[in-house]
Amino acid sequence: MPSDRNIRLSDIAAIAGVSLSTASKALNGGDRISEETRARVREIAERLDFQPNALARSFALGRSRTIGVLTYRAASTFAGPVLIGAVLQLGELQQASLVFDEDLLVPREITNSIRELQARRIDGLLVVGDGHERVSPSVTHHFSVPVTYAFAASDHLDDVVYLPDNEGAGRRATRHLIERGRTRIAHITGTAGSIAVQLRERGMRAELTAAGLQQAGPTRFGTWASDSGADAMSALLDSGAEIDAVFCGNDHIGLGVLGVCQARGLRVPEDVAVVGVDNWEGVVLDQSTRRLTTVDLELHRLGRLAAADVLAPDRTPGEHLVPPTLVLGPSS
Amino acid sequence: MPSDRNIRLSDIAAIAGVSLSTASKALNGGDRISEETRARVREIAERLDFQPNALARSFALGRSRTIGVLTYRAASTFAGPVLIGAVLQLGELQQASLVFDEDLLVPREITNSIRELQARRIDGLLVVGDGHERVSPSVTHHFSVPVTYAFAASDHLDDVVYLPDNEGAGRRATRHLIERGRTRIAHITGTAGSIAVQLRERGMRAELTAAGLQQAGPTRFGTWASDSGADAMSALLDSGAEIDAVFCGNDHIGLGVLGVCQARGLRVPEDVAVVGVDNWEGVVLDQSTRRLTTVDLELHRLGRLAAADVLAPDRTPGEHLVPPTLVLGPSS
DNA sequence: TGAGGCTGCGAAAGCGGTTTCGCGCTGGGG
DNA sequence: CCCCAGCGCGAAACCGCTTTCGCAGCCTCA
Repeated sequence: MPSDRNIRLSDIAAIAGVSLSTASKALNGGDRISEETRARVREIAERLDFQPNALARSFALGRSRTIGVLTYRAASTFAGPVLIGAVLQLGELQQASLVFDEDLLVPREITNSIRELQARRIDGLLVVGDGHERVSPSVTHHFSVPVTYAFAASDHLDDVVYLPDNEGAGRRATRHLIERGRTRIAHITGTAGSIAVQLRERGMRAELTAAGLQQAGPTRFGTWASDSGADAMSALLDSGAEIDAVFCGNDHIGLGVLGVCQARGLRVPEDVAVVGVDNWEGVVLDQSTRRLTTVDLELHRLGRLAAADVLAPDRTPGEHLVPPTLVLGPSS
Repeated sequence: MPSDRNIRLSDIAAIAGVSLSTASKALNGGDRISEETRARVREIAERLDFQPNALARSFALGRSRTIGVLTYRAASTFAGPVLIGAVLQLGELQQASLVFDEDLLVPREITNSIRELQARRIDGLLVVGDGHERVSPSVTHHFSVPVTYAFAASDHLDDVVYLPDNEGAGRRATRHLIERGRTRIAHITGTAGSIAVQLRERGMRAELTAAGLQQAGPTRFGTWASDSGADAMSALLDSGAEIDAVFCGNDHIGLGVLGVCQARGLRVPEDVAVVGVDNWEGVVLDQSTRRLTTVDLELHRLGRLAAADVLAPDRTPGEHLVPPTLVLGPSS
């Protein structure tokens, strides 16, 4: 049962025998008030479980304690975790989220969503992309509040952007394999056009070069499915390439590669070590059944960081890369 | 660039040469106003792109246009989609979401989250569970606004609850196999204690009974991982059971079963048809690489329905089961 | 012709806080 | 002893919209 009627600040003031303004200052830590009075008011507020009406407060202060969230295909596999991380972080910061899912890639006028966000006097805006396409045109200039982009760059260089560190993922995986003593590392990945693929490849090459190694055979592109990974692995082995490790574009490919190894009697990780990307097993399985070492892009964390950034006092323009983490499994 | 200063209703009123109250009535469709005046005011508001200050409006009306969302492990695999569906639906209904992730399973006092939700004068509350545990104790009585439970029952029978129809999922899968002419259908699933498992099993049995069939062999329990499914399938075949179809507790198990079929030279779906649950491939893959027929529990939709329910004028207490959908794949 | 009802509009009181600013009181220094 | 600075407090304005209710004017009908 919620309390009969909500307690107002005026009730507290009356009981404490002070004015409204004094009571307000007492609770909000204003100056020009004695410690005794402050303590007395606070004690009474505490005792009555006083909760100031957030609506009145927002109205008076002109701050809504609401962050607008503009998403693009938020229900998709990768954008989903970013959005979840964001709304959870916003909740922890006592901010409501006003989420609108839109097509962020078309040139647009001021949409109804943007108008609604403005009318609601949001305190900041978080734009969550789909991880692939650049948000264009940037929506920043429609707002006078901080705007942060998560999981997608915008077409405006001064925007604050949070992205997974795909190059770092390539480096991390490769470094791990090198540390495990591997010297003939192959690369099987997804669609060649993907920017993520290109960045991971660059990271892999950088790390190989730093170690004075050559990639084992050319990078094999395909789809992101395990069948594609299996096919590529079979072709790779059939070509007679000598390999002792494979860096895979994602975990599905990795599992496909694992299947081929098993079928051909190659021991994992003794003969061939395998590393994937996405930590897909971590999402769905308990750790005891993990089969793959993988690089986790930390999408939840990405969402949280970007959300916190919107409210941060010191924001720095440009791209912020979220470091991936290596998740060890039995495949390396 | 956001407009210099926001237009107020008083500006509109001044330009239209009417009072504030008249302008308000004109825009909000109040009665006691002539059509000419209404049209004139509206025309001016339109022309100036007037957006009433939502903060002031909320304050005056005492409605926040914010729905509280209490989640439990929102970042988990299954609760995530429910939460995403919910916040997207709320956005479409122009409602902000105030999300707090908490442990909903412990007996609790009024937590800070609940206090904050009350202070914010939320218009309704959505409780998102983890799909397994019953929310206990029910939080309904802490609020004077509508409370809806999604993806978890509460311990209070009058609460409004939205759940996936696990029994329906078992029935749907089984009916599909029967329609495909299968008569010796086995069941391989996850942990025996799970309520979802029990319900799906019940659905399967109901459909078998209705068709005058017997289940092929006893239900085999295990974990939710593909290895477990593969082991169970091997054991099943080794036991000499004659089967022409398998209903699998989830898609991982299904994929494990598929692997065994392939290894043993069983043709799918000619010799053995396989159906899973969760539509895991749909989440992560494009349809061209789908391998499994599956039953989708429609968790996004569950979240959307529950969210819409919070704001619905006519709410009916009790459990609402969200019908699953069959997603056809090459395995049946 | 006068009473009464109906229509269209506006003045004003709210919603519940925050914040400015003025005033009385006290104490210390000249 | 008087003056003034500074401290503590409260009156009142303000945030922008909604809603009640009274009033003026007009129409209708007896």
